Amino acid sequence: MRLLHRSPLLKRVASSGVRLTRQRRALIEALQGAEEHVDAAALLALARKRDPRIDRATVYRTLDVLKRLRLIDELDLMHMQGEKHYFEPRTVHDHCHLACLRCGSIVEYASPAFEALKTEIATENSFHVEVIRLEVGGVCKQCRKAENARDKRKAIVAKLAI
Amino acid sequence: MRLLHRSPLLKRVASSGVRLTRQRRALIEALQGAEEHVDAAALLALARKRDPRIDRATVYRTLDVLKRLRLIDELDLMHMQGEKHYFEPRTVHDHCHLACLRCGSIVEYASPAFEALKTEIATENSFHVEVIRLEVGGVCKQCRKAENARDKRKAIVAKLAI
DNA sequence: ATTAATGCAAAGGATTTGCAATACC
DNA sequence: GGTATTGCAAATCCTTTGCATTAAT
Repeated sequence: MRLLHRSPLLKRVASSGVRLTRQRRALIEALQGAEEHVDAAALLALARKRDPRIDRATVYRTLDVLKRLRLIDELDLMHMQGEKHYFEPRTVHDHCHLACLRCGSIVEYASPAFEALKTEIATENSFHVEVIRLEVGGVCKQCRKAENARDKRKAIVAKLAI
Repeated sequence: MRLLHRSPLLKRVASSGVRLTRQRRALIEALQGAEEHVDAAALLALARKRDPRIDRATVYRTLDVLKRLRLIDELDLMHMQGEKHYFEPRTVHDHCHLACLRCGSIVEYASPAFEALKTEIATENSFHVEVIRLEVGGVCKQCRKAENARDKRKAIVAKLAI
């Protein structure tokens, strides 16, 4: 996540017309400083480390503002834990999220093919794309390795048991 | 939606090991007969037309079973109305959903490029894809036309006002 | 006959809202 | 100073759960 280019939000919010309040500052900085994708509750906790006087409602309202300004993206990450939504600052290039249904890890993946598909979708359907979200659920490299190893052990045991 | 190939669910459920109850039958038939994407509440309403004695809890439990059997896909449709989830029987080819943020219409779009991207994602990341969801929010053809027409009218009025 | 599946009613979790108080520009 | 924004608390929406009962295989 940290590897993808993300532009600083504060100035863009400031120049957007909405007021840059103490709370919004803390929330935006918390969002940009986050090591992983955060949901509303997690973001609130992070922001409160910077400024304790923030209410839950403000989090949702701020996320809504940022969404409308197209400065953040909203994700579901295949609803791996409950029905939360996750957020991240927008990146220069759209990317997809690979959510491992075994271990819960998230891998971000950007490719020219994705950008090309986006263009194709727009032209083929005369559709003006504002937001695009590609989420994938499956089994990550590490978990596949682990499962393969386990299967192999089982096969050997089975063979010995004959 | 009706144009994409979808396979009949009933037999596949029957042969899966789970019990094919009166309620599940009604829910599955309702889901397959639906003219558009349905959320849990809408599905319940449709199913009750076939058999009134179905409870909300059964809807959620059945959707969960169908999901786990990989017979249906879950969508968010960019959360256009609340936080509902929408469902549809799985199709042979994965497809994306273009949700118009103006009029709420949904267009389904399948393309070889999408299938190719799916393969690329899997190989490039050594990731085993189980579910994939590509959702797009924006402005549909009709709404773009309408907006263009409106803009043009405005431009003419502005010119006259000089 | 077993045991999965259901209905009911209540709980749960995430998000939203009304309104008076506050603080940004 | 005027108005957007906030905190608080209650409400709303969607979904899940415990448990006694029913029905599929």
